Amino acid sequence: MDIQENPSLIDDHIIAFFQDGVRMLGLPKSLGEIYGMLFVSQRPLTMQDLIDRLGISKGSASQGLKMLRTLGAIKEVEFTGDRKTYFEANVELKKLVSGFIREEIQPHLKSGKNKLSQLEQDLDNIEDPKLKAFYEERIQRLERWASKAHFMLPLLQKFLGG
Amino acid sequence: MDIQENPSLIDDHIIAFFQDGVRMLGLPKSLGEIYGMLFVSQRPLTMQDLIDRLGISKGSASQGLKMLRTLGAIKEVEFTGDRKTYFEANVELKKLVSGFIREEIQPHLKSGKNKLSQLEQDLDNIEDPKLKAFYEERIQRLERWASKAHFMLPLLQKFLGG
DNA sequence: CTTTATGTTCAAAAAAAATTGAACTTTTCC
DNA sequence: GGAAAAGTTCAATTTTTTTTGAACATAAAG
Repeated sequence: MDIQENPSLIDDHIIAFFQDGVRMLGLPKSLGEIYGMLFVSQRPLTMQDLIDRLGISKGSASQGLKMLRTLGAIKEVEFTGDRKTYFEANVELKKLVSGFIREEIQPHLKSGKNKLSQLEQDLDNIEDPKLKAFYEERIQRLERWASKAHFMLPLLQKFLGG
Repeated sequence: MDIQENPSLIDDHIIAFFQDGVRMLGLPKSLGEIYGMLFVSQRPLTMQDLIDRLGISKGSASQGLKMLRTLGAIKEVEFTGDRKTYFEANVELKKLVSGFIREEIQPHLKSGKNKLSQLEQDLDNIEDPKLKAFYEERIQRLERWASKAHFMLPLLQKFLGG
C-alpha cells in the first residue's frame, strides 16, 4: 500500500465522489472535479489553482466554472488588491438542487409541454373515432405524467431544502 | 406544409417525445424510440416490426428491448402457434419510475455510500485537529445528502405512483 | 439431419459529448 | 501606449457512448 500525504488522499477521494455524482446527473466529469476541489478547499481558489491541481486545460476550467456559476453551485469571491477572481463552493444542498432543477430539468419539461400541445393538435386530424379515442387516451396519459413531474419539483425542493 | 397520413405523423411526434424524454434520463435515444413505438401501438409488436418501422439495426433492437425489459418498461407477450416474441409497453408510471430507480439510481447511491465509508476511514489518518474538524464537517455534509437522497426515493415512488 | 426463422453477442464503426489549446478580449499596471 | 495577467471562445481533437452488422446460438419445421 502506498504512503501518501493525508489531505491529498482524502481530497482525491472526495473529488472522485463528485466525479461520479455529476455523472449520475448527466453532467461532465470535469464539473464534478472542479466542484469537488472547491468543496474540499478551506479557502477560495482561482482558476489557475484548479488548472494546476486537477491538470485540466484553461478552456475546461473556464467553461466548467461558467456552468457551475449558472447552476448556482459556486460563488465568486473578490479580494481587494487582487485582480484574480476566486471561487468557492456553495455547499447548501438547497441551492444545488434548485439550480439543477432550473437549468437541467425545467427546460426539458417546458419542451415536453410544447410537444404535447402539438400532439393535441395532431388529434384533430384523425377521423376514425376508435383510433382517435386510443390516441386521446395515450396523450392524456402523457399529460398526466408531465403534470406529476411539474408538481413534484417543488416537493423535491422542499424535501431537500431543510 | 406536407400532407401526411395522420397516425404516422402523430406516431412520429410521440416517438420524438420519448426520444427526448429518455435523453433527459441519460438513456440512449433508441430506447426512447422503441418504447415510444410500443407505447403508441394498439397491438404488441415483434422485434422485426421495430426494426422495420424505426429503421434501426437488429443489434440495437435486441439490446434496447433487453434493457427496457430490465427496466420493467415493457412486457413480453406470447401467442400460441407463433414463434416470435411480441412486446408491449408498460404504461403505468409507477412501474417506469420504480424500474428506473432500481436500475439507474440505487446503484449510484450504493457506490456513493461505499465511497463515504472509505472517506470516514481516511479521516483517521489526519493528525491536525483543525484540519480534521474541517474534513469531518464536509464528510458529514455528504452523508446528510446521501441520506436525504435515500429517503427521498420512496417518497418519489409514492407521489408518482397514484 | 438440414434448413429456416428468431434472437443474442460483441468487435468495429459511427455519432455524440467533452476537452484541449491557440487566438482573441479585457483589464491593470508601468 | 504597450506589456503582462486573467479570462473567454471556439474549431480541432480526444474520449466516451451508441449503433451497426456479421458471426454465433437456439429451436422449430420439413
